[in-house]
Amino acid sequence: MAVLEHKQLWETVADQLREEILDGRLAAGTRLVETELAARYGVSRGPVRDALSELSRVGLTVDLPRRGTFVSSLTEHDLEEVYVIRRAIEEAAVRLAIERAGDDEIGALFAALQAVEAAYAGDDLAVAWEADMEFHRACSRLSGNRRLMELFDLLASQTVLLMRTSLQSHASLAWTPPVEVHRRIAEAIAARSVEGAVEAVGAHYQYTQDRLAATEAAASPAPGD
Amino acid sequence: MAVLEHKQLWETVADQLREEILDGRLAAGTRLVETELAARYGVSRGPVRDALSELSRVGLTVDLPRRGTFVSSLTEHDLEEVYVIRRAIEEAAVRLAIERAGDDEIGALFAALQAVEAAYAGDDLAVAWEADMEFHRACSRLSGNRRLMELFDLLASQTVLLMRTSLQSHASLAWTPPVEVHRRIAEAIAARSVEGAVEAVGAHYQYTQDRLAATEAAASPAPGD
DNA sequence: GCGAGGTTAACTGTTGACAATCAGCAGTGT
DNA sequence: ACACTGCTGATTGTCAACAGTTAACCTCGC
Repeated sequence: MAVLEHKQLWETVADQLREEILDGRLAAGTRLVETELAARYGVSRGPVRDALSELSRVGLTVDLPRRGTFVSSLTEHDLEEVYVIRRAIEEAAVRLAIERAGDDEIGALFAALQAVEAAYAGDDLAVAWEADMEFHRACSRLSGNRRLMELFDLLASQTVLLMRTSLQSHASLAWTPPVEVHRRIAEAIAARSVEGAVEAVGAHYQYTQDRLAATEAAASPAPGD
Repeated sequence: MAVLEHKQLWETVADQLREEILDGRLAAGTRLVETELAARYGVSRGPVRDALSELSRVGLTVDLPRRGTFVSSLTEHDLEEVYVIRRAIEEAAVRLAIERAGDDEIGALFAALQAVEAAYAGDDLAVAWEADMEFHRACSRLSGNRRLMELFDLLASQTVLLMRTSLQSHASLAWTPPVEVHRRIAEAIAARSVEGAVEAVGAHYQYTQDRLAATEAAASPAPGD
């Protein structure tokens, strides 16, 4: 059982803020004033500063020295940057997974896969994306590389932020749920096929990127409303 | 011309500490006490905490909550983790470089390459590694992906730390300077050969990893002195 | 002599106050 | 009317002090 460890104040504050940002309650571009937050959460400015620093580290906020910190407003260009890196490290992750993960660990991956398929069958996109992320997180976990996992989490949080905001701006993106691409990844890993797995990851990102580019393109010529 | 911007105190402190850590003046495992550092640098504990937080972010120190922060003592296993990620993102970097970098930018890469070759011809390994890093930094810069560059810098600092400490423990690693592997990378990019460049990067990391594994193996059976 | 429990010193987490800086606005001159 | 200068309120960067926790030491009982 996990040793109960005192959460530091800034962690609680960071958790709260992260949730509000990803929920969309704190819109992109919103200025986060330290004294306000301190008052709201009933702590002093110190822990708030630490929390904001953490959020900036993972890319959910940006910190302009002596001017304040603001909720990140990520663009299509940012998404492109994130996806290039995610693809690179996830290909590396599946390579490692195949050579070192046990069958039991791979079983966990399939559990995550089923959750994804179930979630996309439902109608709550936010939930589906959460499951989607969890699948990829499981992939990176199979690598056994802690730095890789932490890096993926960092990039994942930015991805989620961008998804949520794009969900808000143009409410429905017409698409076929990306379940097939995920299944291909899991099965290639289970089959211990390095080539197949790397290609499957590539296909996944190609698919996702194309899809997002299409929705962006469909939305951006008509930015009104 | 660059707008002159006030460096914050914690940046100065972080710079100083980073230098001392990489110089080896602060050995791995050393405890960094906030009050001591505050007194030494003539600032309060606030900026010192921020500086330590930054160093932990890039992996030069580790932060144990309520116990203090210590200079990282990186192991062979850490190196393995770092190199897996570096290889993955550097392969992605050269792919991007080939498709978007102009000939002038690639010229800068060759300038860095010449610096590497000159440095390895000299006898100061620390200087040579610095040039080596700068070459890879130039590579990542060619990608035009800011996140990728920052990520590389983060991993680079850990690499340098490990190199320096390994230099201290077993003073000389017998090797042939890795100039050829770097040249292959630069030339493949200049020739706009994606396949060649990716393979060259792979060869570089294979070479470096083998070399380090060999020196570690040679040192670890006889850990005394 | 050796281990368990209590005690103390040192250090980190947190707080509230002070000083420096920035963005916006009014006022002035052209 | 417009641009520029000097204020003003708000906000961040920094500081010094308090409180809680950790780790080491020291004593006591076996």
